Amino acid sequence: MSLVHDAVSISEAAALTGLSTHALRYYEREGLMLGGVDRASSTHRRYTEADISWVVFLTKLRSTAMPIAKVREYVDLVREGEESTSARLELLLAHRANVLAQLDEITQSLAAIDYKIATYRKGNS
Amino acid sequence: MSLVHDAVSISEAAALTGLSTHALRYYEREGLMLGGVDRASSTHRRYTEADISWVVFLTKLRSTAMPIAKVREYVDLVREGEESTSARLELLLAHRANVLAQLDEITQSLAAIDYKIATYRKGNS
DNA sequence: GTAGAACTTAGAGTGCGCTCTAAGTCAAAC
DNA sequence: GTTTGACTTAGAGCGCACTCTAAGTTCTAC
Repeated sequence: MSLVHDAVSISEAAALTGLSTHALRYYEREGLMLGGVDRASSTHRRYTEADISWVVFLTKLRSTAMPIAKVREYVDLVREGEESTSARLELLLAHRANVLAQLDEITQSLAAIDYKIATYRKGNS
Repeated sequence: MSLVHDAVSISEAAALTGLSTHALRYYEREGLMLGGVDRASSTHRRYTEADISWVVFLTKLRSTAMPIAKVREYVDLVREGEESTSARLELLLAHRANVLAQLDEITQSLAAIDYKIATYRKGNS
């Protein structure tokens, strides 16, 4: 706990987001942190609640296989403010289609794996 | 079409499996092809129907994020024959659990993305 | 039989997303 | 005020899964 309400160290941010401290610095270097991270009272990073929420959302994009470069594109749009809302919507809708395709492919592969599992259970080959 | 029924060239195999010819040679080098691929009447590879089906199944494992090393483990068990059936079943069941976890994570991320999409549609931030 | 396309090998190169290192600075506890 | 551990930077290194290159061989069509 620090004097600044809810601003946490990089290792606490790592624990909260599931990323490594290395990855958090990497994301910042790559320009994914909107306004950059505060350095309250020192050179040390202090992550606010908003920073954490933001990183958590980024991990949702990443866990659905959005490449870092595309994430940065999205972040740049957010930085542009109100006027980019429709562009952001478009980007997320396009990504949504990718995610549905992923779910479909994985589900089909799962069916093939389940089929194989069933053959092993029946003792056939 | 060749004299040998259903044995196709590497580029045809690539077209049939969705892999590149480079990837097909790579898989063979990595020992993923069970008995190796025939070289009927030349140094050129000839993929049988069974080879193609096998590669297709491997792509199911790969598309569900099984690392090549784990795929090789599975292939090695298949090579051992009957006696490894229960080990193969175990491996596939463990992988199945990973796949379900993936589906779960992606589905949750999709929900977060859909939520964001909804806020853009409502014109809120 | 010859041109051109497709194939062969071994091995180097690539892109991605971190991950680690080194050398140093800062903070918290005692 | 000193130790201990967390933090800082810039930049190198890594693991994965291909992907590409080069130099040469073979197949197919004419």
